[in-house]
Amino acid sequence: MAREKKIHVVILGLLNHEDLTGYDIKKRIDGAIRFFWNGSFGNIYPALKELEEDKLVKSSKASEGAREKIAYHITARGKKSLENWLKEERACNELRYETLLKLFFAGASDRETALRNIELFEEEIKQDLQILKMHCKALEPIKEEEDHLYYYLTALFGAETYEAYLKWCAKAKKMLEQQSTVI
Amino acid sequence: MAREKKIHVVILGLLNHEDLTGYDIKKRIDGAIRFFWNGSFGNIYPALKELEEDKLVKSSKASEGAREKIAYHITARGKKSLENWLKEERACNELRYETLLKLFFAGASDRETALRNIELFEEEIKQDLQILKMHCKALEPIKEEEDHLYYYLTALFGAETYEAYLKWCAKAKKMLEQQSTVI
DNA sequence: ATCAGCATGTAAGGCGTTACATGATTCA
DNA sequence: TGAATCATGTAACGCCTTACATGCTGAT
Repeated sequence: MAREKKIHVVILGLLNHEDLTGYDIKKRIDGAIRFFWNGSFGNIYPALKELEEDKLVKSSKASEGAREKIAYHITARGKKSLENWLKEERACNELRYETLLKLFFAGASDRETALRNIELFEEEIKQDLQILKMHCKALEPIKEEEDHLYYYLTALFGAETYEAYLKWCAKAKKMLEQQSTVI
Repeated sequence: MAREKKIHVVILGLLNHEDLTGYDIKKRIDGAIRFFWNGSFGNIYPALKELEEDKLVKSSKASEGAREKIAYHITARGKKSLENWLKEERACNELRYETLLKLFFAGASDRETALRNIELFEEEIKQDLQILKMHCKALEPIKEEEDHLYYYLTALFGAETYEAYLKWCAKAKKMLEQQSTVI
């Protein structure tokens, strides 16, 4: 496990379920995973090469006609590496919300600006919450497939925290509006 | 506004309130701000130099005896730059939770591992929640100072979302335990 | 025909972290 | 006197994003 880029485990996790091309991997990440992890072509393709060098995945030409297409398959070594990561008892959980930074320093401008920034945040969250709720609904019949439960729980995490965000937005707006009429 | 490192606005925001040394800035960030933004000496000190080159801050030797100490003061240009950033109608809000990644791919290992990872997350959140609640309490009398309200709202954001996390943890653990006895 | 989407990749740069290097001061 | 904390900084590296470069395919 010389290399420990986080994108490596994302790829291994996806390949553990099914064979995929780099392009497919990007699409999967842009689907449900994007709410808690990102990936770009610029790091997926190099990562796939590194994983193959380390024999954690194996490529096979799956070209259709003249269009080149490379599907990747996880190896036994790759599965072991994935499991080792899962069993590591530490996780790096990071949140970087520029909106909160702007709120923290809002004293450098006026109340309207602070309010506006909260409203912008609220709109974004509302939209994403709809998507997350759809994910939840789609995954709710969880009895059949093992993995479904896990997918459902991550979507539920998103939906519930986003709902908490919205409640906070309402409260924050109220407080800012009250204060601005009082002063 | 040629350079747009995010640490720049953090520094400007802090200096807008009071003059500080690089070391002080680090301490401030490690206090309340760390819940939504990070900073390290390795990027604070170079950033201060860049900000001074751009005339957004001004340094002054504030050494006590032989110990060197450089305090920074925000300039009018710096204040304007900070305000421009606050008024920009876009914000980059990013969440990267390795715990969720592990849960999403938990199918590659066993239920106990999935449960364990949730428990570890829960413990961490519980500890931080206590700190956030203390911040909230300390900031609650918000009438006097303008900035207090903003500090309070960011702490409240943290406290409320962390409480939502804990509720989700309880629910997720229950579901995982139920399923493992059924199967 | 042309445009969106499929498909793979490279190059440059941004932004950050960690570890290292140095030395003063304060307190037990 | 030794450890913790104050205080500033550099170097190396990690990891990711953005932009670029290329070409095929399917639908309108």
